[in-house]
Amino acid sequence: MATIGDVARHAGVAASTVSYVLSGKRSISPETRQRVQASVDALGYRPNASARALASHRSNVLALVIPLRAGMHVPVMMQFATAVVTSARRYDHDVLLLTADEGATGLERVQQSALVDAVVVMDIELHDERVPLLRALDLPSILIGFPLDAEGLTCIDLDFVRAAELCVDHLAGLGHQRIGLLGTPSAVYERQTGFAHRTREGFRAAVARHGIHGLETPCEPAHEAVMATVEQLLREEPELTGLVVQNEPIIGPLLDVLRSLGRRVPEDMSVLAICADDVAEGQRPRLSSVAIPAEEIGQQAVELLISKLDGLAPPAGTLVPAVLTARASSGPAPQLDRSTTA
Amino acid sequence: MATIGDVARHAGVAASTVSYVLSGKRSISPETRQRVQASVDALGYRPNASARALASHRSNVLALVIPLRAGMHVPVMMQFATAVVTSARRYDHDVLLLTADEGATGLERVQQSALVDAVVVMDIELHDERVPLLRALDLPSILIGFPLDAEGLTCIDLDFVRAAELCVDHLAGLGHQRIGLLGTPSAVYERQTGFAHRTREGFRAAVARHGIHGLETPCEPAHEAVMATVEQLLREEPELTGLVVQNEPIIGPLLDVLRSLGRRVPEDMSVLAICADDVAEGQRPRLSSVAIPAEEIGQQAVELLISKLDGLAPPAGTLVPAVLTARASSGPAPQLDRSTTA
DNA sequence: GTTGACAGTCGAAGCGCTTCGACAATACCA
DNA sequence: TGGTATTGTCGAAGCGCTTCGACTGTCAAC
Repeated sequence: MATIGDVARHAGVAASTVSYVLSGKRSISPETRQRVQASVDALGYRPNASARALASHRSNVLALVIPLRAGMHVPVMMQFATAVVTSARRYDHDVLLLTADEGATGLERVQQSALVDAVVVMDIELHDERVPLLRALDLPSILIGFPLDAEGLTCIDLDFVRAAELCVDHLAGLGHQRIGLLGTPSAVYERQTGFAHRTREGFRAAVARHGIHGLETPCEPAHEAVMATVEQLLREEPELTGLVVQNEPIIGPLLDVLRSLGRRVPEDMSVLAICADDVAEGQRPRLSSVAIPAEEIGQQAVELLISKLDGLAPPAGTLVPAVLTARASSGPAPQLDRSTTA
Repeated sequence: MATIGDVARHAGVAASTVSYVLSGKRSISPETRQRVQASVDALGYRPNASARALASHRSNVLALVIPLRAGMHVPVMMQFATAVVTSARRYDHDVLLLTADEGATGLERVQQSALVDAVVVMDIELHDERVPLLRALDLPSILIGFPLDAEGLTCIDLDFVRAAELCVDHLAGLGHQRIGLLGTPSAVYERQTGFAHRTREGFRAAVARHGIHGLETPCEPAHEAVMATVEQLLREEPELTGLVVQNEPIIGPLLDVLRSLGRRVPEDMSVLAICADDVAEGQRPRLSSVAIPAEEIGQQAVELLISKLDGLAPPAGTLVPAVLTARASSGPAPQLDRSTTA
């Protein structure tokens, strides 16, 4: 493997000159630059990452902490992860994978051994144990998700409060009076995961504002659980005509269940999902939805982190605006028999 | 951040002695060892990863190439990835995430920059473009999956041929005469992904051996596609009584479709799945299945890799034995009306 | 009582890079 | 025309660690 010294010799310059050609940190004459570049190409030179990191105090590696916790929907996480890796590469960084079960320890470890320059943390809880550590740790970080107290931290996430509000507004606008929020598995609420809580908040606030009736329930990702939950919802509120779903894996089962209960979508029941666009598009009928722009969020997360590494002070909190796309699964509230005969 | 020099000074020894205490590569007197250890603890010393890597030519980082290709089932991949990360940590290694779309380039890059010591590659095709590179690249590697020509490479995977055979044997043993293989999305076959091909091979061989009738079809992961595919299968072979499924995301929809077609499982139709055990357990009825032991495979992959790094020559190919667990979804072949009235 | 062998420790070299200060050589201004 | 910037390059130091050879004692063996 060629070293910077080999390149220097080949080009007839000093090693430092090669370094400056590569980094662009000092001006180099065009002739020299070209000669060096030619030598780099000829020798297939690639700087040694460790040596570079040792000398420059920069490893050009980001850590990504991914959650492996009960109730989280894996494909969405992977979308985040992929976006992070892809974006990192654009800024010439690599990504080290940390599982959440190494927890706070893992963060300390990679920081103290200078393995990584910065860290992206996913799946933030309202009272996340990693938050105080992150504040203390002198390791640039970005959280995908907001803890309750985000003081001193940089966070980004979809505006889930607004997402829920948009759904409720949409349904209320269509005349629905009784709607339900079919949420994540209860484990996710119990952990006080930020996005689930905020969605619920937004739902409650919007329902109250519209003066309509809103039910909420968690839901486990199994066909039977969906059936049971929907039946329970309809028992509590037989005149339910709208459903907001924040739970990707149950979307398919939910539509089946409604079908088997003889409730047509959207004629008898409007369904709105908070999920990735392709998932919404893939259902029959195509679901009206608020998209979870995983790619955009992952990308922005990396950009924020890179700007931090460049010594800038990016905004502490970034809420990606929620956007509702009306498709085929939501329509005007049905005229209930009761209301016409009453 | 404390350096090895700080520790040495604190303990009153040479830096090299500290190094030897930490690595155990030379014998150290118990007193010295303890004194050094105490200093390490007192100062909270953690070796600098770059310096260590530079001096020792070992980064203690493995690369994991994960596929993000059409038709792959994400949760299973994540299980592999998690197992790899967790196992790697047990051997004091970290894991760098490479997306498959950086392809061969990415492998070359991390090797030439000495970022990683070895690499785990997932989602291997029969004629994988990375295989020749891997052979040439002087970078210890392990493939999860077998290319057609595995010469010179170390591979591990579930024995999918045997998995399919077990399924067919099981159904044939129950008297089924006409069975189908509901496979992965066609993109996976078109790429000639190893596991899908080998399952098909095993299915064909076993069906021939038993002298029974076997149909095969790919299937896309959408409710309608499942419906269409099953209908097509039943049109071609109305007396189909057994189904082998290798396609996790369609399992739920498949059971729905069979229900809606009035085919009871297992009375009218036996269903066998090749999928993770928890998925099989989570269905109603609980599915008879051949498990995909992602955790075990990921772990073994790391162990093989570590042994390679230790200069050993592990077996070139490891086939993890397939195990069939009979649950509630498979039963004796129904006596068809035709056969009783004929 | 000498000789080896071995355990335990040290110092120095070196891994491959970045970066700082120095130094020509050239350009620019009055 | 001299003095001051500016540009382009070099050499050396140093990042924090591992590892090699060398050195000093001890102890067993003869």
